[in-house]
Amino acid sequence: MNYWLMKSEPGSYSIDDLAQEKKKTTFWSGVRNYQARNFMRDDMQKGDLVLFYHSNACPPAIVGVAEVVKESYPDFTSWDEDDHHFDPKSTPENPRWFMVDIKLKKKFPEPLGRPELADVKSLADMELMRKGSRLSVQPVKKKEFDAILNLASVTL
DNA sequence: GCCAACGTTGGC
DNA sequence: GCCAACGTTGGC
Repeated sequence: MNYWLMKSEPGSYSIDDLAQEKKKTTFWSGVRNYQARNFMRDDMQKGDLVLFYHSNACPPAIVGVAEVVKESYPDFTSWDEDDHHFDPKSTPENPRWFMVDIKLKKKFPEPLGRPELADVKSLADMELMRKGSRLSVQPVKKKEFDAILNLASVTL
């Protein structure tokens, strides 16, 4: 079992949007970064747990936990000319971008704001907290994941 | 709105 | 293969 963090701007897709999906499940389309793609395509497994992070929010915050319910498959929005994330180099025959399905597991009672997280010693090495970190899909260590659940007063 | 950090592109 | 220019991310 692996742990991850995925970012989304709440203005474009928030945890409440996920909560309102049929079966609280969505496909994580639109990732156009190779490192993030590789994590999804090569390493994410069904049952893995994902921290849901609101970037560009006030404050930015971890807001809940989701679960990988379908392993990677081609991101079909990449060959849709009308899609914002259209990539002419990606085709159904030779897909360049991949996605997974995630299902909401738990929305935190209160968001864990970034300023609060910055004070937590056990999270000091977390990729998320690194200055300039832009990875939108990133691995999380188990001890970091556990610490965050504790901070959120949540059990799964 | 500002700007630092980053990833990608393309000329050479 | 190098690296400058550029566009984007994302905290503040």
